[in-house]
Amino acid sequence: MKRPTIAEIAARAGVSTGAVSYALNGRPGVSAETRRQILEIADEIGWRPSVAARSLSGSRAHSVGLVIARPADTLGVEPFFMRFIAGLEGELSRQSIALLLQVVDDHRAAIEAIRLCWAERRVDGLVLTDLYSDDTRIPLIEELRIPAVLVGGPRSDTRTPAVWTDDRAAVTAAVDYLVALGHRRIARVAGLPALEHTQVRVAAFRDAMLGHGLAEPPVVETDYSWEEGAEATRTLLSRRDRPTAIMFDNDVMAAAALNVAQEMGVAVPDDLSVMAGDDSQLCMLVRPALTALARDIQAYGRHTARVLLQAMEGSSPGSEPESATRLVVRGSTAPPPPA
Amino acid sequence: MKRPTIAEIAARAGVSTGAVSYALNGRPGVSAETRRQILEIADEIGWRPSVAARSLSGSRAHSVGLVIARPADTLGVEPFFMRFIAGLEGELSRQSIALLLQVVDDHRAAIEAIRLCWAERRVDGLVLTDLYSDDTRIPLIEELRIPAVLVGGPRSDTRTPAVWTDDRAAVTAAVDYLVALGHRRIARVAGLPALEHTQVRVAAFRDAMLGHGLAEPPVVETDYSWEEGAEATRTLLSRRDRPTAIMFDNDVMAAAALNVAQEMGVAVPDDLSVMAGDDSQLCMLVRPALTALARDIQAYGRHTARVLLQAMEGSSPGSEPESATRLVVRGSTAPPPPA
DNA sequence: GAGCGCCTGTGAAACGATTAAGTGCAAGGT
DNA sequence: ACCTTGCACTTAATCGTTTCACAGGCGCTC
Repeated sequence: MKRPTIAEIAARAGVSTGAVSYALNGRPGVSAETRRQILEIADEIGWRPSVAARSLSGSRAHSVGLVIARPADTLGVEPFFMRFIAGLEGELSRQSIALLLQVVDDHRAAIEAIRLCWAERRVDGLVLTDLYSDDTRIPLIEELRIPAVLVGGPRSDTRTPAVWTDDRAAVTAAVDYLVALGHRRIARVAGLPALEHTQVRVAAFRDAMLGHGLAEPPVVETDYSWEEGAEATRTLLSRRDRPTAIMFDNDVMAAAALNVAQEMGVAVPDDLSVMAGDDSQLCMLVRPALTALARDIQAYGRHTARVLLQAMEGSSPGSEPESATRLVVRGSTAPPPPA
Repeated sequence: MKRPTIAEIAARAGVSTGAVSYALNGRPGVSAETRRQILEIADEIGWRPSVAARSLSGSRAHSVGLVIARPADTLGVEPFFMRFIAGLEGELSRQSIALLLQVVDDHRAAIEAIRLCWAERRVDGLVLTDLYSDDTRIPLIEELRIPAVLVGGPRSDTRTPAVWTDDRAAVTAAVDYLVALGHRRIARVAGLPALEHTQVRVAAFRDAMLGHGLAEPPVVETDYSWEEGAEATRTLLSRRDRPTAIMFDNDVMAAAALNVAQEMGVAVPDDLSVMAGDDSQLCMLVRPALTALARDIQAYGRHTARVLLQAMEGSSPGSEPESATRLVVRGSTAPPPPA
């Protein structure tokens, strides 16, 4: 019942533990015949290296950390994380690297969690998500020289590698589509203004609108919640120059908007087009089904893992954007009503 | 820039590493004055124990594993896991225990993942979810003597501790409510039949219906997906003795049912009452909002962590149910139409 | 056949913490 | 004066693996 060690293999094979180590790690220093025999014994007694011993010796923890800083009740809503984690983990497990997950309440706790798991040498690298425009985690990981990947970059203020989706292109394409349908008054309900990607998207939205020769469009900032999404929609639909289309920064707020429109007697999509900034089953379950910006989140996670692994090996991988976001058109968008 | 070790503390304090270890772990063997000084130095240079060294010496990994076996695309849908994990992790981190997350495709891969992370001594215990009625993971963890907690138990076939919500009571209460409203023909759209809790809920449903002197009710089994939920609803609404109420095993299928009802010209809640088996924001975002069985999933996760920690300490904690599920009544349920 | 290099393998020191066993010293009892 | 007891610490083994330095032995060359 006791765990087998290389010492046991060595004893059985009649060689030293050093030889066993070389054989098991595929390094030179043992003959083919001895190697074969050692591998056979290892397999027979079901030997697996102890990560603890290996970490201690090789000073690598064989795991990476993901610290999620969000109030727990908003976490369940986001289909993003579970899919992202699935992709991440799938890629990591092929290298026998474990994923250490931490869920904390706020930014300060996240900083603490990073400090701690690094000091304890629990992780070899970190995945950083939900980047703020002036994010104190970045100087921290640079100071401690923690290999990391920024999800949502790229940023000019660091050499840490990043992965990101091309939000600018996605938002621009979405605006182009709505304008092509005939919309002229388009509003945006954005997410947390402190997040880097919110700013990118808002800027892209403004630029696209102005690029079409349209006026400075209304933008409302929210915390991504259902409640604030509904509130923002009410505000926008109460304006004298009521928009004929609204783009939301996620799917939950877009779904909330459908209810507000109904409550205010605004028909979707006849009087108002609604576009969701994330795609999930929710978009298909509400009526009308929501037109949305969809991306392959699992692939995004896999890509993130690959970049992090490279960073951990010391190379500084180039930061390239993930494959483009697609516009999935469903029932919530249509040409605007005739003026 | 190098990581501080107890040897460094020992050198600075002018004592041996053994003394430092005693001082830092609050054990007797050092004077109050020396202890104070050692703690001060440790704090000053930012010392943290290396988990690797500690694990190797103490033969404890200081982390627990959660292996989720689900096709990745269905994962994002479930708000359950992220909330559960948030609760779990919150409780574990208080004891400086990390959560190792693994996402695999199927049961076989889960077995492999468990074997591996245990053989590598990566974890001290495991959380097992999505229990099947004849689950091969249970004999496995018993054979390997892995401390574990079963989420969804209790079971007669093992002494492994379990946490669970009282599904029987919840389903019974829900049926009682619908019957009190006047419903006589109630159907159930269940989840994966192989899962233990599906069977418990279906049995409770049958018993409750028969207990009210009603006929054997229709039950349709599904895979929890939106598509199969819609399909099941279509089948049920096409029966000659069309039910006046349907209980779904999750929220996604209930939401899908709203669309099917609309498509078939069945009014909710006037002609049909719909009840969701899980509560999430989805229930509030669809129209009519869904009446649902709600539970505090984060608390469930916290409780799970506490039971697992006890099991890891060698005590065999009693298996008690989590606090009761609440029936949250919204707009999708009403008295049945007059016969 | 001496010297050289290569191949296969050994021995032992690391890695950083925990911990059982041992040591020295002072106080206290007889 | 001698023994006991307890405290405050040290010493060294231990956990399992990696890896460096080194040792034989063998074949090859000059």
